Amino acid sequence: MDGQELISTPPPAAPPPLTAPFFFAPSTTPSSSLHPLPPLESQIIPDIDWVSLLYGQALLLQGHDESKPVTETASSLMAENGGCHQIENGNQDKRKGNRFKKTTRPRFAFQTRSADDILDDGYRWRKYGQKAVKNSNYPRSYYRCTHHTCNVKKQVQRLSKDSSIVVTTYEGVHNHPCEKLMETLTPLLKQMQFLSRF
DNA sequence: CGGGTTTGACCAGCGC
DNA sequence: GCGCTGGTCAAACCCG
Repeated sequence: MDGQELISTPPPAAPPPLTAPFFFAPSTTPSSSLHPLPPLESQIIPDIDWVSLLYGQALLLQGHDESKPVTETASSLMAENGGCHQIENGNQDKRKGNRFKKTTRPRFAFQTRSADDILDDGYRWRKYGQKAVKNSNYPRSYYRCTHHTCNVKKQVQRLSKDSSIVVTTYEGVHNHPCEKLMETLTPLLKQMQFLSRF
């Protein structure tokens, strides 16, 4: 996410927020500021759900209103920039037959201020379409996650009101880890945990 | 050559 | 029923 400023609503296609997202291993001695941590290797929990974790963090950092569904933000964002019906229900991508069949897939939208249309969220995306949308000077781009078993999609569009703002709408939840995120975070976490011992 | 992008065509939903 | 619109497909193309 280089040079991209998150200016509203939660980040991508992620599961519901955790109640207590936490970057560090909790102390076994609460009264002490120095955490007696086990060896580093055992602290890097291999099967941790980083996406959920980060998602929860983001919600906390942004003071997300728990009473409002994130999809509410998504619909308002899309509505003000060309419209997007059926924000709660995703579309089934079948060319014929049950295309547009209503299914319940979570959708999240957020804005970033960036010169780049593509928000580097750590996942790999393949563009499968681009359309000019009504009431917008900028086209909407359609992307699909390239992971075989993952059918998460996202739409990217610039705000016609403010061309520096990119609205990204995620549809669905990734069913695989974010490799790039893990690559980036693992050394960072090791370093942080190392420093927290002093 | 494989993977990603572009782009015109197609199709379904919706409003009138 | 018809036209408009958004979402997707898929062939052609591009690039490393």
